[in-house]
Amino acid sequence: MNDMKAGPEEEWVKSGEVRISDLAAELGLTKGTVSRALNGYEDISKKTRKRVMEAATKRGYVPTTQARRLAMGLTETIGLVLPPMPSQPVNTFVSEFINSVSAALHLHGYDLLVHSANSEESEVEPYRRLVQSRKVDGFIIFRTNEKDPRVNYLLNEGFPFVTHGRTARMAEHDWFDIDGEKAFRDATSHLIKLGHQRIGFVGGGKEFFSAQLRLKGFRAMLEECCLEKVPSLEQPGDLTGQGGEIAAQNLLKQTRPPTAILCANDATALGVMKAARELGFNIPEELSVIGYDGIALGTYIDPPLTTLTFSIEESGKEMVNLLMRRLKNPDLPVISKLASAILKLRGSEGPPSSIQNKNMENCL
Amino acid sequence: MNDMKAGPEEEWVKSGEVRISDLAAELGLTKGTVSRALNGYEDISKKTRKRVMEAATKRGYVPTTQARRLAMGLTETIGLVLPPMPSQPVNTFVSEFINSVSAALHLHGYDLLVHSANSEESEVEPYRRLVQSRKVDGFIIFRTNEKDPRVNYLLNEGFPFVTHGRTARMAEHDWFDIDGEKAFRDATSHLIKLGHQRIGFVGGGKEFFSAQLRLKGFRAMLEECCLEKVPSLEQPGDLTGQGGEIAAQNLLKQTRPPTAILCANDATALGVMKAARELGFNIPEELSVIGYDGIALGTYIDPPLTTLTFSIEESGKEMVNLLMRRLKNPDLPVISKLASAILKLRGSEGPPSSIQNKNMENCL
DNA sequence: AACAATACCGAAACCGGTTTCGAAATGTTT
DNA sequence: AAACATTTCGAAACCGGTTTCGGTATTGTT
Repeated sequence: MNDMKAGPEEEWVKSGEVRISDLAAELGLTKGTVSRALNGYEDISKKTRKRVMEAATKRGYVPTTQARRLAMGLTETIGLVLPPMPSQPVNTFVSEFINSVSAALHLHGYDLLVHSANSEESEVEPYRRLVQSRKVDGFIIFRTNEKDPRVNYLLNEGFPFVTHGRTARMAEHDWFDIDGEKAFRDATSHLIKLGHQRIGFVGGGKEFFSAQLRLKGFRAMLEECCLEKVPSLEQPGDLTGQGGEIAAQNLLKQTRPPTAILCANDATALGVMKAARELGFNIPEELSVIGYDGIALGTYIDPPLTTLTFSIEESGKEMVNLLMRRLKNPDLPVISKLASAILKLRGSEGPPSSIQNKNMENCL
Repeated sequence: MNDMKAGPEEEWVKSGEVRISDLAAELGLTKGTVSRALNGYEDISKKTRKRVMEAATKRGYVPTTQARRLAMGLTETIGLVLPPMPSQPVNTFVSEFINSVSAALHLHGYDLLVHSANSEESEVEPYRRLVQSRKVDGFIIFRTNEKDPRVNYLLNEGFPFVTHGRTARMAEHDWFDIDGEKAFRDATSHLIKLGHQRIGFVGGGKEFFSAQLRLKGFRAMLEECCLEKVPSLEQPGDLTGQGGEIAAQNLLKQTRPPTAILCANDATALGVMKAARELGFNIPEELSVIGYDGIALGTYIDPPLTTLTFSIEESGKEMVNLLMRRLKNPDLPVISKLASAILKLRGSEGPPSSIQNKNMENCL
């Protein structure tokens, strides 16, 4: 029945029943002394310390977290508020991110409190509640907007946080981000080298700063390669599959459709591919598609989706590092970390069917 | 700069700075009285209660959660331990599930503590830590195994929890589950009605109870329709895309390959579809594929994946209800809730190319 | 007007720890 | 051996709330 490994010398005791006062009484000490002995204070003799620690492990004493945290005036908890789930959550980013953040926090003795955002109330409301009730010491924020009310609120409040993604006020807070500009320069360059000259772009909403940066990288590389910027080839999107479908229709129904489409994320790319199929475009022969995110799912579609990918685990770890630094010393100057994405070729891109590189020579 | 909506009559005060003792002093009361006034005790006059509540809102008093919880002897927190992430997380279930659980818990004033499992240590270790340090009042467990060490530990400990999925000891604990058996009976029936007679099945590991139940439903419907059970058409899997690929190869390279394959989940189905494409099988003309999970991604592949789907939001809500009931009264008899999945036809299944229903008439 | 009953609030213990301060015990120096 | 240092621990305050208990002040009854 009891398949627990109980200690060899002791009968099984239900855990969590022994308090520090019990230990103290048993040892003939005060709880203050026991506490200091367990926490490595220097004013405890080696003999008593040993006695205390042995008794603690023998009795299976584990301090009650709530009490310790109240006494120490900190929560050792970090908050993460899930943005309202889009109706089509195609992305596994969230769960992987939570996983990595949680693991990294654990190394520092911190817990992760995950809160869901009620779409009916203001975006900052959950943050306000968590701050006011003092449930967390800091926040991990992701999917930032350029003008981000959450960032505004927390900055105003002087409350510690780190963002995944830059904001308009990035000079005032710690952040971690992927260099999406460089990533899209790389991807664009890759397509151009394959011979593409009419390259479409499906972005995210204007509010998503990171999506804007990806567009910037796309434009920069076009210019660098002397390709003209065609406004109609830049379509807005919303980072969802549906948005990708609509944008792709707008692109592919043009008289001179692009031979390649760069997408602000993989969900968008999947929508683009779907619309392309329905319009009779073969991928990659007649249309190259590249996404961004590196979702594992891209491997299982036909053709597998070429994408820009980065390590979510590293993201989580770095963000936690930034946040821990901030908590230890709130007055340190803000710092940031930029990681790079890599282009993962999987098959949804290739040379255009009819290579017309008349313009190429003009430039070099 | 300050774009917060401050109260109309008061200047902005940094939140979380006023304690109950401050309020008490300001009102000329003791903190005990203030506490009782705010918590609706009957032995407080309407006048003072009103006075207290007005002062509280005016000063923006919010009780410090840690202190309240310590005094009341509960954590108002539920733990959710993420199983070690498979290398290919194709599923958005986790993030949606976390979202719905968190939202449901919030309605009861509970928080969600998400912990990640370190794959190097025992599966129960995170649970043990959370129990011993008294960080949570109960657990939400998902992806159960038939013999589940987490369940064994918590049952032995007498610690409250609810599982998503049944276990060998399901009579001893509250659980919520999807009726996978019925779901797969439905799906199998659907395929048979379309004319399929050789139907393959790719399962999950033997340790996943739910996957076993799906197999059971598949077999039951075969028998009900007088179709012979062909052992070679039942392939083991591991609920990943890769497992699906391997299983599909085993199925499709047989001399008489199945005309339809039922998969224990969508990830598996994606792997099956990939392998089928590579082996030259057209879907759905030459091979029907049905998955289970209803991931949004299934919409964006070609053809869209027919799947069995259920409401993750409802799952989370129901599980939280079960858990709250248990916390309020630990001695209540165990209860369970079985929800049903529905077959979502999207296009990856159809009648077999060569219908040979000679056996059908024998049975009816 | 005297008494009992009730309404209302203060005092204090408590939750389970941490941390400061000072005193006792021990050790060292002259 | 006296004076001074140092080691080691107890006592008590504290973190910020909740809850029990008992004592006035007030009201209701005769």
